[in-house]
Amino acid sequence: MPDTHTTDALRTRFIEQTGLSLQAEGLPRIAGRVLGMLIFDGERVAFGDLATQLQVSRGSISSSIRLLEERGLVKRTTEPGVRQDFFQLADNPYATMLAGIQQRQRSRRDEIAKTINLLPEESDAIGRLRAHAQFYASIDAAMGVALAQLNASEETYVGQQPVKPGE
Amino acid sequence: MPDTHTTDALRTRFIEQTGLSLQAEGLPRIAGRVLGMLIFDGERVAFGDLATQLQVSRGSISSSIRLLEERGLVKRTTEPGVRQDFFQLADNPYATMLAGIQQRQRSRRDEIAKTINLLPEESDAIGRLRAHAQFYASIDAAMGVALAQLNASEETYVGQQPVKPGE
DNA sequence: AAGTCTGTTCAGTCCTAACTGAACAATTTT
DNA sequence: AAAATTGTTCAGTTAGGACTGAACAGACTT
Repeated sequence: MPDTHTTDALRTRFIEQTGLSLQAEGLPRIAGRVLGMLIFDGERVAFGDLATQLQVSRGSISSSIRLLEERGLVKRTTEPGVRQDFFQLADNPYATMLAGIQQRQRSRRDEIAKTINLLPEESDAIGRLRAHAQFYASIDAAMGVALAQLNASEETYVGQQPVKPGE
Repeated sequence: MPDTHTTDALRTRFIEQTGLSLQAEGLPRIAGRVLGMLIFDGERVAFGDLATQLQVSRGSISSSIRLLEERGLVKRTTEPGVRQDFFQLADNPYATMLAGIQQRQRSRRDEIAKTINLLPEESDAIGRLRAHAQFYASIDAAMGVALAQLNASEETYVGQQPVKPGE
């Protein structure tokens, strides 16, 4: 097997790709890598392991985790008698992400709508701003569709569920 | 009228908001402001006016315009006997934007699918990566819906539907 | 031809968010 | 009690993209 196709190499690449991809969504790269690691590994991961395996400072892990928890993508668990915190994907992180995107588009649309309402009626910018708002409204609606679609396949694909064979 | 509600103040605010909003989409802020100005003003705008009104260097305008042209959001026009270039919104910039978003999600999904195919069949990461890919696939599909919706409203209303803030 | 006005390029600067790591409080271990 | 280990905080550094502005080539004006 070529050493770029070992599970470990694929895992590393996936984590790195996730970091870049989530960076484009406005999260720090390390937060994306944390998420990637949690997705790939599945089982809960210790705070210390995140820092050592991703080779970043504990401070970075702490702040990344905080962001991911705030967004509802990751949950923290503890265990009596064990000092480290553990982390794993939240229950349905993808629905949460979609809802977040939807919310941002909606806010932007409302912002534009507010501008439209304050403009003098005869302003010829109004038509163009309406088209602009319509753009965000259509993304908003589309996210609703995506959410529905995602929920439909939720029984098979929830964040933390064990994987069913076959499929 | 409060001076934050003059057309000019609203225009400036809109341009600035558009800059921030597009920045979140991965464009430089100035490119977003250029787009905002083109949306608001409607008629074509001269290269020099972009630089002076937005108070940025010609170099910045040049590179921002290049980005916006590459994305198919803006088109350049010239006029015989006039040395300056003029710019205006491309024909259906919003559909183009949606298609761009869709394309990015699709690429990411394909990337994940490739990883899945290279993993050993018994890897228990596969289920989770499938769920992850499904997330991007659902956005892809949703963008298709949004595109259809946008095209439909374009023919019927030509950007004339009323927009209200909130729900 | 000389001068003016274009838009583009690119080396350098600036900005700012990401990241580090030391200090810290809290808890557990020895 | 002392030492070790945990996660958080925050002042300082780093990295990298955004932006500037001088230099430039091309086209027009005089």
